[in-house]
Amino acid sequence: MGKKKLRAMSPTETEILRLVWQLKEATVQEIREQLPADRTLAYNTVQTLLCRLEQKGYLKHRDKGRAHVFAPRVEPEEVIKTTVRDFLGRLFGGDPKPLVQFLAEDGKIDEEDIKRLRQLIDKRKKK
Amino acid sequence: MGKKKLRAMSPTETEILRLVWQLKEATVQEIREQLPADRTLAYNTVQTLLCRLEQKGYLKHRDKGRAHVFAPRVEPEEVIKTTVRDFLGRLFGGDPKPLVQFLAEDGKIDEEDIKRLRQLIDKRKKK
DNA sequence: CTGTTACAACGACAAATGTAGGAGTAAACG
DNA sequence: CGTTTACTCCTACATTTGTCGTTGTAACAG
Repeated sequence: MGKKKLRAMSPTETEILRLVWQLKEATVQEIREQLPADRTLAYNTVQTLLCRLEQKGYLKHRDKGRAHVFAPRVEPEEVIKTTVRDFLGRLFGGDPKPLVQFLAEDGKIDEEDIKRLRQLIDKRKKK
Repeated sequence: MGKKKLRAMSPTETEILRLVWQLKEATVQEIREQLPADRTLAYNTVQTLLCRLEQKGYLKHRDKGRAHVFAPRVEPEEVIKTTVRDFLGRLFGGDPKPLVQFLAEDGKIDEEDIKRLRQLIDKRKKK
């Protein structure tokens, strides 16, 4: 399987890639529209970002009429794994506990989440 | 209280700041020694990073003999909060659930953690 | 057909980032 | 003392990043 070595993404590129995942596939315009209200980027800026993402291997595109339709070339899971690990390494020396704890303290995790977590873990143990 | 607007840190700077927190205070050398084995940076490189962190307001330093001793000027919690939020925003559009789920699936969270989480949450609710 | 739109292609550019060399200097060694 | 050490300070520099402007062109409105 593809153990392809992808060049690292910049923060803004990450932001854009996420939107492409969300839309499955998208043109420059569509990405622009999908940007959060407090985040404006010129058409050209988005275009540049998408191109760079393609050069780095995260996206591919096909033509549809005069427009380019960009689509992911990598699974979110794949990218998320390395990105999160990287993040964990930098900010917490690789130990996830402080992160989880922070999420809980910050009210980002609720009972629901915990229930689902327990299930996940149980399932993992069974296997 | 200090709602000081700190300039953003680069990834490598984050890495270094974490080490300073860990050591409470440290000289360039001490930071270098604290670097993971697979991560070598020249003395000067570490120095530059520490200086930039100081310029950005994350560190201060005092002199001890001929050496500079750097120390944090910000609480980890403070920085972690904004950094995690930022990260969450970029990679998950701000929704922490996928992150938690990933951590669980990736085996980063175990029963212990869940127990502690539940306690945390219960406590939060009581308040 | 002609002016107006939408896009892509290409180029540009300042700032941030990662990484380090070299000069200068005070302290420690012999 | 003269030399080696151990640091700091200043400088540098190739890349990457964030952000666009300009130009050319195909499609569409009239």
